Amino acid sequence: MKKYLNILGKCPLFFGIGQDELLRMLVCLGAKAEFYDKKYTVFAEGSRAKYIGIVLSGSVQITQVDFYGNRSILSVIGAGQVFAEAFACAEVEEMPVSVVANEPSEIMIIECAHVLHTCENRCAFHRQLIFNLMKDLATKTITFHKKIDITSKRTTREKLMAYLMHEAKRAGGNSFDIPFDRQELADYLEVERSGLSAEISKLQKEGVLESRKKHFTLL
Amino acid sequence: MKKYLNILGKCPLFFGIGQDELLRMLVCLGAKAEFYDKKYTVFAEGSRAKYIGIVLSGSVQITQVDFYGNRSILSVIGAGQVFAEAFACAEVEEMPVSVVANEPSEIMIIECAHVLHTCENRCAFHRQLIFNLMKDLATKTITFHKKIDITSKRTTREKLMAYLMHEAKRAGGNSFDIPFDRQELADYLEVERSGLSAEISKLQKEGVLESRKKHFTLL
DNA sequence: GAAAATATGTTGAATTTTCAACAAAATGAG
DNA sequence: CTCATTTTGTTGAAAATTCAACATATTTTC
Repeated sequence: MKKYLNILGKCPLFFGIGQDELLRMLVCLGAKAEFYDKKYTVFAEGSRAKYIGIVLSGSVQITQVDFYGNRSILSVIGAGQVFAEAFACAEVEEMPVSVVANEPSEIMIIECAHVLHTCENRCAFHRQLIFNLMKDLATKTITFHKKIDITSKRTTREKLMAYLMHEAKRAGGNSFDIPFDRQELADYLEVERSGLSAEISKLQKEGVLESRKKHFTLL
Repeated sequence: MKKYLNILGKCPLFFGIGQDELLRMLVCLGAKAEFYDKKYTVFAEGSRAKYIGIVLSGSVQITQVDFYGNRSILSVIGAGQVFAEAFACAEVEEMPVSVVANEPSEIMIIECAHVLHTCENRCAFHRQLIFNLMKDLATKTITFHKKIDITSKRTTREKLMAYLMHEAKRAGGNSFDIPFDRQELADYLEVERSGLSAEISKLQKEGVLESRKKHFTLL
């Protein structure tokens, strides 16, 4: 587990917990690390929601597929971030979403019950862990506010621009990479891929932005 | 505060806490109750996010208004439910949404810091309170999954039907009331009011549903 | 490096939504 | 009860999206 200490130190779940303490804690929590190739499913829709996931390297997508086969991407979780914690904490029976590796990724899996209920060894920092989990859950809610802010726009152009503004703000500049290819961006914005491509072309001709694959620059 | 004990007993935030203990706790938390008339603002977008709200009677809407004045309704919070907890727990500077009374409502307001940090009197059930708050936050995240599941549909008809299915499931039957008038339902589904009215008419003519104001029956 | 597979861009037709304007119905005030 | 206000339903035109089909890049595989 030692090789993961660096990335875990950046994980909001372990904020304020020292490396030595963290190592002991991981044992106590029964943490396991697993490797997933691109497009492999980490948690499947419908499976029991008992585990919290942490991305050690790479990234995963949280996706939903409706009755007609339309995919909707709810969010992308990058290295150091936590996923599936809401379902585990809310104690829902089945996962309402799937978690799929976005690229070759290492994933740490922890049984949620181990986090919520203090173990017999009474880890000193358990209280901190629970506090961190709470802040993480609150932050997740706000992530969804962002997505709703974007997808509540009525046109493809408005959705795209709202999304790019958010990304620019996050990147701290007008030039940045997005974690989506065109189809995925369409599935995140809840629009048609072809219409999205057309809109990107139009915005480039208008001189509003430049885009080459996953790299965008707002002008 | 005694008159609120009944409804507070149903609030997920106070699950597992007895009435006597709850009364003491409310003092300790500095809880205040306030009355709001319909359409009055409980928390305004842009204000400091320090407080957790609990609906004692009536209901409130969580709304967002974009640059062009389009309102989007994120959720409706009914009696016994908690709101604004995510922003307070995530320690965001400004509220990204407004909270508006949906009808004449009594609201309890608690400073979030009082919940997160154990008070000097060391309330015995503080641990339970924090645990409850965590589960509440997790449940909120899932509420947003539901909304995204609905609004990710591409047509007004599909959005409406997805919404009504959810409501029927919640009501445990095919006949139920919704907490929205037509304009509000449109703002929740992220569609045009006129288009929504037309779609409801069409579905009635097709014999798929019956609707009179806020009451719907799926056939 | 060539072939195959995947991703992206382009287009026109069909569908759907939005917008604006107005009619009808329901609600509220006095 | 009546008038004023608000809500809901209806409609047609304009705008936008979806869909399907194909052209063009780009990436992957052998």
